[in-house]
Amino acid sequence: MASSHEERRITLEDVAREANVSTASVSRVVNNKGYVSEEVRNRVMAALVRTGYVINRQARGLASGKSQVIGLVVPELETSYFGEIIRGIDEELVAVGYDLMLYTTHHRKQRESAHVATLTAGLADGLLLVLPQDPGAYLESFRRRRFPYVLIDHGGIDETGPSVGATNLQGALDGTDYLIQLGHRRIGFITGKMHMGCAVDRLAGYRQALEAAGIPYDPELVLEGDFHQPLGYQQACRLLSLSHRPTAIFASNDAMGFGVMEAVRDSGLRIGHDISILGFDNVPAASMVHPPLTTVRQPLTEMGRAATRMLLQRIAAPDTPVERIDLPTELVVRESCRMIAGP
Amino acid sequence: MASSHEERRITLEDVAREANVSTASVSRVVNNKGYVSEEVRNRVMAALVRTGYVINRQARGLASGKSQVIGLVVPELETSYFGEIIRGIDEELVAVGYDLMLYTTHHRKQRESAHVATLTAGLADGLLLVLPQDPGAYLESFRRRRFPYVLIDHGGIDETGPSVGATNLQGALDGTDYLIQLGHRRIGFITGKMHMGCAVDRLAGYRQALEAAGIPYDPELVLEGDFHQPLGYQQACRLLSLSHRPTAIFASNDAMGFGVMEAVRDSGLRIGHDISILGFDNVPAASMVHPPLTTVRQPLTEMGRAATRMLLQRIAAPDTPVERIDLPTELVVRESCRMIAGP
DNA sequence: GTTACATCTGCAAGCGCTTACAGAATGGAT
DNA sequence: ATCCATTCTGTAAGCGCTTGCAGATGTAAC
Repeated sequence: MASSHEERRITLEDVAREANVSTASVSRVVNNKGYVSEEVRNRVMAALVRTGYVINRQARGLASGKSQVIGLVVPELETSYFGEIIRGIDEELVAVGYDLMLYTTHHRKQRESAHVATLTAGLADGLLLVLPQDPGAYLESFRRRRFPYVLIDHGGIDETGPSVGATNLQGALDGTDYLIQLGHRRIGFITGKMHMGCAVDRLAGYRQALEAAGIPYDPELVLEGDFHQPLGYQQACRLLSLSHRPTAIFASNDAMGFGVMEAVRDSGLRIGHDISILGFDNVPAASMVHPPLTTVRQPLTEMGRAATRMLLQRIAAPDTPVERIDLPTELVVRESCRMIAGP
Repeated sequence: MASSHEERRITLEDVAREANVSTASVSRVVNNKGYVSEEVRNRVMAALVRTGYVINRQARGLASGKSQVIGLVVPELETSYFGEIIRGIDEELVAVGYDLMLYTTHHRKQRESAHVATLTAGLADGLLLVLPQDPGAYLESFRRRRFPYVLIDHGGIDETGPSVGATNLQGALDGTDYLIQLGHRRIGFITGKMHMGCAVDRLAGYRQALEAAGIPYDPELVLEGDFHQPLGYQQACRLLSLSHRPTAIFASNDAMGFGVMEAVRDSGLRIGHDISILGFDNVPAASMVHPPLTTVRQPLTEMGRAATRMLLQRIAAPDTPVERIDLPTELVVRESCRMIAGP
């Protein structure tokens, strides 16, 4: 037995009737656009309050062609990496009254494309793509339809679209350089997933720093990782078992850095004293582990903010010239790296 | 100069024309409901593919009164706590083709209410509220309008609505009991924000365990925290400086537990050996710190999943009897707690 | 008193879809 | 041959909003 008081939705028409004006006028008041006399405005305002009207965004979206929603496509949410980016996005969006539609692809390309399709078909006014996996599939279509989008941490995948990233190469260069300053000459390096631009850039930074310091590149010291802790642990074990083992290990992200710490500890060596460890990202946990992990900070929240501002700008004016921003990384010195012990 | 090839959206009508049928038939094929002959179905399918039609969700939502969107309101995204819950939600939602609208309140009640208002006015078919701050403001209205919702980690705030939580009391009881088994009698306790139900429950669990073991409750050992690391650190310092200091400290969540670890280390004591430390939540970082933190796991992903299933059920049948589920917590023994050292 | 212009208001036509409803066609059962 | 049930298809009326347009009014300039 349904309750007798099934409340009907309050529509613009109800408000119009209540205020004794047309729906057009109510709409003008609600959106604060177009000519409305002081008198009518007051009557409508009162009616709005009295009826408790709440706009139906779907209807407005359909009628106006603008949804005030932006879509966000991320590969996952497990790491705080994404949480921090989203925080930046959210901060900007709230300020302008946009809403956020969240899609997680779990690294499956097909889902990425499917999500992108519905989103761009009227659901969202613009798209933010974090770490896109398969952008080729739709970027061309965006451009053709002039659909606003911005890539975050694109990693050089799309060379022509608007994007926000970090100075991964410079960050890795700075980090490696720091280790060199501390006297290290044999520096192990664990890469990220090499199909991702940021992983490639970080490796490049490492190599450039070595080269600049005149240290020969030793392929034995560079192992491929996947940005996850377990593989960081394994690869660190391999590095530690080298006959001429490294005195420092640079992990391409913090998660793998934690794996390295574990491996070093398991092998009976002291972190910092015997082996220096450097991470990348500066996730919150980096300051919680012991010893606190020295790392290269990536300004994730700022990246989210910058990308959102860029997107909003492009929604307002789709012909804004394409911008590509790389925000600066920053070395965060903690306690996992030390001057190399005497020879 | 706008490009000359501004592509127009493909609508149902375009497909209908292409397939030489009415829009009604196309709609029936697209939604796979109602009678359609094999022949028409094939023609439409072909036209669908040929035109590259993508449905406009706004229009469908407006026409059908169902948006296939569920709204998620969370206080923040900084901690992985929320990421894990969202993961569970996402898993369930993908399976049924629903989309997720994400709202972050940043702990501001007013924003919570505002978001809730738009969401329930046609934008979403149902709402998931995580750690709601001010549910009184709208729960009554939901019930009146029979709008589907489910609370996650409600903490006893809404005693009558559908909800999913964890056995916080039992978890804290188990944790405390474990410490008692290890021989600890003076157990410090740092609470969460006491206006939150889960914080209250955890404290209650602590007290019950003491009582059951016949250990008198010492208010000196119980300090109020806020679920964040810095205050965890401070309160731990206070506990450590007590004339008769505790041999174990139970922090109401892992973040504060990390603060406690820091404080213990700073005071020159050894974690585990001199002071046992117990956390709550089992966030990923708990296994990364050193020594790995013993903690009470909260099944966050499962909670997200359970809540979503419950919500979908209520959307399908709003009169489903109200369910209230508390998923079991589980003690995760690592290395931060040890048998008490000899007297 | 015209004219020109800005201000105001309502009418009504959509936006792209769903879904009664009605009518047509088909196939038994009688 | 008649009837009914079932399957199929199209017509058209919305869903709740925005917005172009036209008409009405007010005001300043001539």
